Amino acid sequence: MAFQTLHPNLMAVLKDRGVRATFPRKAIANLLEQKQGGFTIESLSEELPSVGRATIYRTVKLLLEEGAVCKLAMMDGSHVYSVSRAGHHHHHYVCVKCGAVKEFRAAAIEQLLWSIGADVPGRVVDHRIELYVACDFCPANGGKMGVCSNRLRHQCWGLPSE
Amino acid sequence: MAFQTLHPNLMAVLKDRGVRATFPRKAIANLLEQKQGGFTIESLSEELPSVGRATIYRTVKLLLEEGAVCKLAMMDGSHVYSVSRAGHHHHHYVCVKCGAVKEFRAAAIEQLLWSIGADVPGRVVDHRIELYVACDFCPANGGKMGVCSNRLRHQCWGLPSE
DNA sequence: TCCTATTTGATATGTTGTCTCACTTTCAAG
DNA sequence: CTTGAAAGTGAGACAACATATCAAATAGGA
Repeated sequence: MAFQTLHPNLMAVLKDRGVRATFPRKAIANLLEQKQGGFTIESLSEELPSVGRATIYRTVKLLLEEGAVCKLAMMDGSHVYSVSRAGHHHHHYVCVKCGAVKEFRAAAIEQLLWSIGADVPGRVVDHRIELYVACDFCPANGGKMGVCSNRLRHQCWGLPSE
Repeated sequence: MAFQTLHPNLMAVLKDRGVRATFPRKAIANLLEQKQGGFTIESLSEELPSVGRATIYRTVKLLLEEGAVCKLAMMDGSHVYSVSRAGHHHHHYVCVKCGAVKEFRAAAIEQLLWSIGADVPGRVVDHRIELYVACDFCPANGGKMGVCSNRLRHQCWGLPSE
């Protein structure tokens, strides 16, 4: 159900959009292509100190608009980004401890949402599904979900009231 | 599938939590009990100019912690709140034009998420599902989805790329 | 190489939410 | 009803995150 295969060429995505291949953009694209888990603007900025924050925001926004990266809302309202490795519609599960992100797809969910949408008084324009997980060994051993970067915001929640 | 029945007594919720029944809290609780759609901190602040912003944030946070209100992430990253009228687990659909919110529940979705969670390398601690809708007549006539308050952030998105 | 539109980074500004703290209010003991 | 300690409030400082501005630097075609 989960997949993490396709290795995108992010600079190509940017070029296709018609923007110039500048050094900062190449650096960001290269770095993101290596990333296995999620990342934040902050983590990018620390890994690329020579690139200005504004440029990082701008470039990530471009990639977001092109669908090459995804922006996830964490439970505390902060955001984690992830390079989109699936070419098609998908959702994410994200570790609330380390921010590691993986994609999943479940056609059954889409169908269900579609049928729910039919009952809604209006037109469904989008939806969001996120699973928040705690990969138990994450802080101790670097995580079971791919790269568990300590640069990502570390924050643990209590168990759900459910 | 959608429901909007139960009228909560928010002041009782706060009292049960052991906090004092102050004037600002009563004002906020009363106002929220009338609300049919969603609301923002900003809209509350405009409707209760005599109550300080900090108090509004604090009180909404209390109600959030008690599960009496829900906090939804909009597509642009802003937040809309809604009084929880269902006593049990539910999700929301929210109008991206006017911020009106309604609750829905679909046991089938929960079951699906549960089975997906079994495949996830870690423990699922929470999930989020949101449907973004555009109630077509919303800006023109006050909405089909309950109260369409102009005080709420007005922002329209293009159609999804999908 | 040269020229110009694009891009950049520093910084100002905006947005959203929390923190601080002197003052006010609640509420229960007396 | 008074009174006093604890809880709560509001103004504004502060913090985190994100965008806007603009002079200087760069890309890339002529």
